[in-house]
Amino acid sequence: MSNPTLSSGALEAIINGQNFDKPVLQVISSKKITAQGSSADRYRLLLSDGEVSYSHAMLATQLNSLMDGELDNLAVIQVDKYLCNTIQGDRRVMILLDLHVLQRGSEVGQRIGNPQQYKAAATQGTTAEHNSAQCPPQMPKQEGGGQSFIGTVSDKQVNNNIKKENMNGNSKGGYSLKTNNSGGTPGGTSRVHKIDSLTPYQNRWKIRARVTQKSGIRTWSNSRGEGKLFSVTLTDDSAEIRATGFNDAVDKFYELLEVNKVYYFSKATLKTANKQYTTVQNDYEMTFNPDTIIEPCDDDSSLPTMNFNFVKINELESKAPTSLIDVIGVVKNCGDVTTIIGKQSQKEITKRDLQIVDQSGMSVNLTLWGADAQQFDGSGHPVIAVKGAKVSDYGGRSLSAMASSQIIHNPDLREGHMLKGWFEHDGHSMDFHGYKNDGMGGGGGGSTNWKCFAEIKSENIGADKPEYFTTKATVLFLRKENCMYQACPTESCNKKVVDQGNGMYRCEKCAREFPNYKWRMILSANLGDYSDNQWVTCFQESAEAMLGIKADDLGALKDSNEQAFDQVFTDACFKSYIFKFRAKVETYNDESRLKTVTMNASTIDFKEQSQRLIEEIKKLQM
DNA sequence: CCCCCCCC
Repeated sequence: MSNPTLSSGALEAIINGQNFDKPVLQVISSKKITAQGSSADRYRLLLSDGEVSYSHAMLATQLNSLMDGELDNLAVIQVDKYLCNTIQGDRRVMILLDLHVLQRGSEVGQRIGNPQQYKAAATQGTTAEHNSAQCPPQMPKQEGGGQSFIGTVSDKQVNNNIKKENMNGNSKGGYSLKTNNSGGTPGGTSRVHKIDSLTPYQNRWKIRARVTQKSGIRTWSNSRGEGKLFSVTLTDDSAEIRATGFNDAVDKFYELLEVNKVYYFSKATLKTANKQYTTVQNDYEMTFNPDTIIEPCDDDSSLPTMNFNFVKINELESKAPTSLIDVIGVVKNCGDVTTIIGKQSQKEITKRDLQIVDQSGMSVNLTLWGADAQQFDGSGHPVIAVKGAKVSDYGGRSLSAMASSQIIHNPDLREGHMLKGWFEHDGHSMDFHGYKNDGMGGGGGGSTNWKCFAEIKSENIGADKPEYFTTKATVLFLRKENCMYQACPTESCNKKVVDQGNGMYRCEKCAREFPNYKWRMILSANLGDYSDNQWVTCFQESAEAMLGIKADDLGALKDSNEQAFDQVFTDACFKSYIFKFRAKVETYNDESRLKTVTMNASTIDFKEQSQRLIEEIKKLQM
């Protein structure tokens, strides 16, 4: 009986990224790979097309049963579906997704032809280099700039790329690949949807997207359970979306998904995104579920890379504390790595403070933590871009890089090149205004948003985003009814407790009963400045400052000495403070009103205020 | 289903 004819030339074509429909190949040998931390075995095959042999071929796990006997050494197979994935920059791995055996090795009995080992050098100059970990991310092309700054992916990103081991023996986790379409083209030919078309109300879709951000694996444990998760940001030319994998999905997809690589995604769950936790611009986010299919795809350089929405340093004042933002700046000062002791954990924490500046003429402190702090190289005033930095009101405004933040050193972005050029020409010799007390000598103040009550009422302020403003105002009236409540004694929990009537107090949030509680305040106050009056809400710290008494002490008076309790409120009236407010239009039952919350009430430094007023008067004279 | 990044 004659042997089947092999598809000579097929392997070279496939390795070079070309499509070869249903190649007929011979399996010269196979090797079982010990998969650490993975339930599934993986098989690596030495394939031949009669001309060349190629050892970087893997059998998709769902075909493992073929190895029970049908797919023996020297078998001739027809590969009905495959794809070719690039690892380590230039190495191409062929993954056999679907195949059938044309003739068993025991019948073939010999090598067909005289295949020579495929020379890896022949892959140079192909599309393979798109995915190199050494390459900068494919940022939008620089326009018209003559200077060439090499963009460098942050260490975090590089680590994500090089975590993928080469395939010499113990590829961990492996690719979890499934076939879901009938096309013979790698990745399928069925219609690809755009990310901006995805909604939770749609069940059949498939996107092609670049992984532009990837978190580490994190574990959690709370009253609702425990587990592990990771998240990625997926980007195509229409939009970006965040996707999260929990527990099994971590095992299945974490290793597969590499930063800057392109994949097909389908059959994941879509839900409404909580924008509080991300700067990814999408109303929805994706959760990987047991049906989710992720297939590597040849890079498509038309897909954009990371999407930033940079906030200028002088605009940070308008951003709410704890919100996440994207920022880019020149590292003017790079602090040393220091350690502190965490309040809760009592563990040593590594940090590094950077002072970053931009063309706005302002500087802000940016704190890096842990490995980000240790690895950061601040020499030569690099540009740093951070996607998803947390805004803090410490020192006026400051920034903190989160574990989920993506930190990019000298990003190959237009904004980055412009900043670098600006700093070398002008910025290096400029004096920068810091947010107050930014601790790095940036100069003082100048960034306070002074506004009076009449202005915030008239200017349509807080309609779409909160307005932070400062005014000098006087306490006109305090509503003492229901101004305080019994709260959960847990340090980080301020939830109201329910008196069980037996000496115990139950916190629903913590799902626990406590023998004690702490007093928390929500004080409604009517304040007046020179222009108008305004009802505002004062929480714990500002209420304590205005009343001149700690909430727990006031709570004790409430139960023991009503007259003294009332006197606290009487005494607190007609005192003036410098108030910081957050004002936002909120709508209840079709009725909109400007909700104003006191962020801070501080005693007046009359010398400072007088100087400020003198400056204001001078401005009027000009 | 997470949503935590600490300190001054």
